[in-house]
Amino acid sequence: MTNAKSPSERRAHLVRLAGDLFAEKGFRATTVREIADAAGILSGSLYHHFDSKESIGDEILSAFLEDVLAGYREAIRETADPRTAIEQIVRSSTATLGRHRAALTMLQNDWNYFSGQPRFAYLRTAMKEIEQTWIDQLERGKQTGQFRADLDARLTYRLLRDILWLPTSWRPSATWSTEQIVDGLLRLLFDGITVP
Amino acid sequence: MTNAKSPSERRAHLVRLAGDLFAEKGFRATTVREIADAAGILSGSLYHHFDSKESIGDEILSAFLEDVLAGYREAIRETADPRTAIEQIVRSSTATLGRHRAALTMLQNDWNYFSGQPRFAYLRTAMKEIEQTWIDQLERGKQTGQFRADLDARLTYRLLRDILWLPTSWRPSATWSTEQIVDGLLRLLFDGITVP
Amino acid sequence: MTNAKSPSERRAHLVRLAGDLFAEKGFRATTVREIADAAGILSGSLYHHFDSKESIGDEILSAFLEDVLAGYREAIRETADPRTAIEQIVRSSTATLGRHRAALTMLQNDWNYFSGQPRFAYLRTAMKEIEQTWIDQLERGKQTGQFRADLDARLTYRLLRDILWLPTSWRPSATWSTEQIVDGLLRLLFDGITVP
Amino acid sequence: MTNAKSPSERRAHLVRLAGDLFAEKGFRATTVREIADAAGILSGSLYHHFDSKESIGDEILSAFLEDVLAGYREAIRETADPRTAIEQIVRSSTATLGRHRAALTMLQNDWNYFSGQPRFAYLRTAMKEIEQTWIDQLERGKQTGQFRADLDARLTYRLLRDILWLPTSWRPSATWSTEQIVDGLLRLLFDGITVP
DNA sequence: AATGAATGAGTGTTCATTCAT
DNA sequence: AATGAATGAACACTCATTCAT
Repeated sequence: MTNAKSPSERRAHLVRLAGDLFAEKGFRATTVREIADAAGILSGSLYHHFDSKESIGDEILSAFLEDVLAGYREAIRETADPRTAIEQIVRSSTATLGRHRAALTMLQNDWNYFSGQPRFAYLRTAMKEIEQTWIDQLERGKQTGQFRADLDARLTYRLLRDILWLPTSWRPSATWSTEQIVDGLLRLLFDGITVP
Repeated sequence: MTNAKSPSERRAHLVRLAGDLFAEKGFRATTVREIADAAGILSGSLYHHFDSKESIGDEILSAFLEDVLAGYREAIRETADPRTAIEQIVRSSTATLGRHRAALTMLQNDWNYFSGQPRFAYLRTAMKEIEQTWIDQLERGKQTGQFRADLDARLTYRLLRDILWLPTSWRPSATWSTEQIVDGLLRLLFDGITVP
Repeated sequence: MTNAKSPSERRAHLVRLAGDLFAEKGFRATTVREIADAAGILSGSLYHHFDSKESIGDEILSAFLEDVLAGYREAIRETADPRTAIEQIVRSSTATLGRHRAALTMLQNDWNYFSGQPRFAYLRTAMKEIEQTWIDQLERGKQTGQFRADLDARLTYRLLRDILWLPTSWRPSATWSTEQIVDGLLRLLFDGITVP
Repeated sequence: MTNAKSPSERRAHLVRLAGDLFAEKGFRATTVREIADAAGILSGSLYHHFDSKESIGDEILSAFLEDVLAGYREAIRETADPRTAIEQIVRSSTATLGRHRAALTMLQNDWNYFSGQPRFAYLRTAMKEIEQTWIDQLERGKQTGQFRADLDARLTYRLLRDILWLPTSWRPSATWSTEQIVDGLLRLLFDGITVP
């Protein structure tokens, strides 16, 4: 009668519903009642599947960061050329971010909230690895003579990172395809806007 | 011991205190009790000076945007050269953003919240003017041959804007002076990271 | 010990409790905490059943007016004789008002508050229908020669209406039965106090 | 420079302003801030003239009841004829009520609030005297054969009293003059609406 | 006679969470 | 797996009142 799904499928479905709402209005601004409404159940019933709202957030966020880091690690493992590595990082980020739109907006809207809690300590850890990867590649590029010698790697990273995390940018639209966005970004990053 | 201040000074002081808290933890995440605590008064007493929490936010946000727009308008009024105009915009933004750190984090954390309310309609208006200014200058630069002809002005703006609005970047630190940050950014913007 | 009731019974019970308090001290003067106390729960728990204090008032008031208007409509549908119609209106009002004591005091104490809100616009609408019904019957009685020709229908209605809405009068007491009250009122209305 | 008024004039002016607001929105629903605003001063400054909001209400209410009772006493002192006495009571009430519109609405909206407080005990006392006066005259009229013998004096009073206290009725309008209202009421009271 | 700042108790409301059924 | 009812702490806000200046 009811199309019986496996328990974990039901659970995954709820996480996805919650993620959509988190993406739309932020983690804190989304109430468990809204999540439950979207699922067609009562708010209390959610606690049969999760022991807290934060545990839903945890699930979304940790899956996202594992995915991101996997992309970064693969990018630097596959190639010795820093320019190619950075290009690969950017391209892998595009794909990853497209898959985890909810996680991204959650981090942007409520970074302070999450990063302050012990439970989400892995957020800071992951961000450090991401930063270090960028700095490493930028420094190596300076040594190979591919990147400008006067580049401050850390400063450049800070200036660049957020461009990568703009959720709107990463949603292919009627105006720009994903490819166009990535190419535009890489062109900007490597060559700037000035005619040489 | 009580240093008598002018009537409006007290009010301005409270706005500053509130702004610091908003910057630190977001507008919504900051309670009026926390603001009152910071001022050493009771929460209800705040309403002697403001008629709502939102009106404090309004004061901070509108002051910020007026300041930003003034900088943009002056930048394009003073010069006909698009490259110089953009450089001027970036430099004025640096100064403005340094003066309005609270407003910036408020917008980043709670953009959805504010932009959805009629009271804050001016936020969207201002953002449109900012976007248009960037696109205008980028297009003009393409026509003068200063910028690459294949530049998608709108896409480039979207990619660039947020780099300008990173509050962390704009706080001069022990590591980087404001000058260094601006120069690094302009270098990146105009020339990219690659050795020509 | 807990007598299991149907879901909506609980809700109806709360409405009744709230109505008693509203009748006793007025709608505005009654706090949601008092209602909750009367129900033996916490104030916040009321919001599981209602989405606002006003929605409780709405429920009470609209039920009352529907009942009143039903009585009026039936009275004028059943009879063509204006004197009988008015007598029927008075008798039906007696019954209705006895069933809705809370609504009546709410309207008397907080008419200004309610009638000013769009949500309660139906209050004014209903009052207009009530007034029109009275005026119609009084005018018809003048034409049939049953009522004095010099009667100002509108003025008479205004003078009469509130006599019908006195909650104290409509509570049968040790002193007077409901029948006595209605008869007294009708006698007064039709014949005055003077010996003919 | 400033047109200096006597202290008591200023005070009386404030009482009048407050009374207007009380009449418009009820005693409890009117805030001291609103009174102060109407007077062009700050709310705290009112406490230079009155020691509480209730003391303003007290002033208005006690003046009203003294006036009402004076009218009643004079009416029964001047004449031995109960019908004339009642007519005189009604006529004097009209005048009095016109002069104390604020007091009347205050009593109607917030009777429960006032009558429950020891400070306003005189309200109940005065109402008792009013009731007794009506009953006395009605009984005497029955004995003289002027009023119907089957009249329940107490019930009739209850049914009549509120008709006298309708503030809207007592404000002469474009539609009805004060005279018309009084005459209409007396006609209704003595003769009813039926053609003899 | 008035200001400007503050108090403190209270208001309606929200929301993550719990739990017996 | 879900319901329906409730909790309890917090929230933004109100308002009569006080008081030093």
